[in-house]
Amino acid sequence: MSKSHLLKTAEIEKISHLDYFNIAVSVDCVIFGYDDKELKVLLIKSDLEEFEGLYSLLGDLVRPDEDLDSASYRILKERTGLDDVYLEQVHAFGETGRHPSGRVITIAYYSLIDIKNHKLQLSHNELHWHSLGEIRKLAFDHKKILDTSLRRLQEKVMEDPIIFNLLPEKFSLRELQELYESILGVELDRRNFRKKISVKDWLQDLNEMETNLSHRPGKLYSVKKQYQRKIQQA
Amino acid sequence: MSKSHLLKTAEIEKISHLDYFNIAVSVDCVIFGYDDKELKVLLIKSDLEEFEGLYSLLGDLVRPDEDLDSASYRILKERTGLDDVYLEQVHAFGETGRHPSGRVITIAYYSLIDIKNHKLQLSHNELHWHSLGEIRKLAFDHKKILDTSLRRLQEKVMEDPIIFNLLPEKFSLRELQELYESILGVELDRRNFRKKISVKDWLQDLNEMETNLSHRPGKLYSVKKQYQRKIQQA
DNA sequence: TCAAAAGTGTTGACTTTACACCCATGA
DNA sequence: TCATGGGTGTAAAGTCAACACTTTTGA
Repeated sequence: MSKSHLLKTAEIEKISHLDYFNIAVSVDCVIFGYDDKELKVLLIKSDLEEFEGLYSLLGDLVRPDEDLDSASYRILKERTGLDDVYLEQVHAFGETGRHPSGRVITIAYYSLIDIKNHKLQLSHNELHWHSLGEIRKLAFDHKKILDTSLRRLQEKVMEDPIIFNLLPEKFSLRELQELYESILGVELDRRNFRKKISVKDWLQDLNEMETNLSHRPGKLYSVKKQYQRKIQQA
Repeated sequence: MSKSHLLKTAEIEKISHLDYFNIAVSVDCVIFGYDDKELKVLLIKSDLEEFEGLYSLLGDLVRPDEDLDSASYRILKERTGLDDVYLEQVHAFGETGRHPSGRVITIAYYSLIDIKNHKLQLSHNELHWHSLGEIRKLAFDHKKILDTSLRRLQEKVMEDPIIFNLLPEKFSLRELQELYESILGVELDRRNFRKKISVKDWLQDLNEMETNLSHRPGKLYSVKKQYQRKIQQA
């Protein structure tokens, strides 16, 4: 292969079990959730000794007969039981040294799910929600993957109505604003925020109010039907 | 693997020559150039019979011991002789059916090069510059890759000083504006364009003028030194 | 009646757009 | 002197940021 060329049928057959296939492909999911006024990410304890005590993202090898997108859906389904989730590809991470056991290229996805309304089976396997602010170090290059994914989420969140995947069906403007603040890491002015959101016309006024509060209740909204589809194509 | 888990050393060994490595990884480069007031892309005639007569992007399999970024540099170097180029990863394309000969996941990069000032060795291998407007169909899913890459370039080009990689060292504001127009596919107002560019403070006034024109010559500029680094990290 | 958060408009600063005339050059 | 594009400013519209008071509720 000193003179490179495109992959041809004949070549595929020649090299089928040679070096070029000694690269494994995995998918890693940055699963974001929002609870207790904090943005969280779902992590599992790493089972590699090299990363003893560290957490890692949820990932798995891609099967030879499944699309990348399908692989990320499968991981989400297996890990959280959820199959109606927002998922978006972020980046491919493929440095030679990134996996201690061999050459593994990973395609990172991020996902947005509503922690509260879907009761996850997190008990078995050491799967837990971690506040973003508290994460210092992760196994593999997963901290870098997490940082890249968060940046992508920040870029996207004012453009497209994807944030609602992190909230229950009904929410108040205050809850929505607090969520934006957690994601963007800034404080927003209430009046300006409401104006900005109202211009986007994403929200359906439910004519309902919050209940069980020790102060004046706010109106409840949901995202309009046409923006509810969670599954989006790459 | 009915219950998924992370890759462990033991597992890597177990499955080493099994199905999980029957996925090949390639890199495809969308090499943009600018000439004759048109945005172009470097394509090669596909050598697969399935794609008889179609062109495809430049790509190659990733070697087990090279980073993804290095693979894309290698392809560019081998194909164009250039080793000081701007390259950015765009997206991973991995649908099961995308390659007729087997499972190949590809990581797409786009690259910006100055057609005029680097004389490429394009004679051998059927490598040619194609105007973007004229490309209807490409081999594999390369049309989709091209479209995605162009969209990314469009998003990036007003934010960061990367456009200068497409121009010779010295250029006039008119040339720069025409290039922006080709990339964005819109017409720009001359006065407003100049204001916008001047605010960004990317340009060095060379105190030189265009020559050999049949009309009033414009001033020549170059990009400021601090924005000249072409190689950027992911 | 108090505490807590809901709800709501205006002003000034800044940014963006639209638009037209004179100038320098070579043919 | 003509054709071609170079170079420049202003006004109006729109967007963004800062900011304070009244209302509703439960305790």
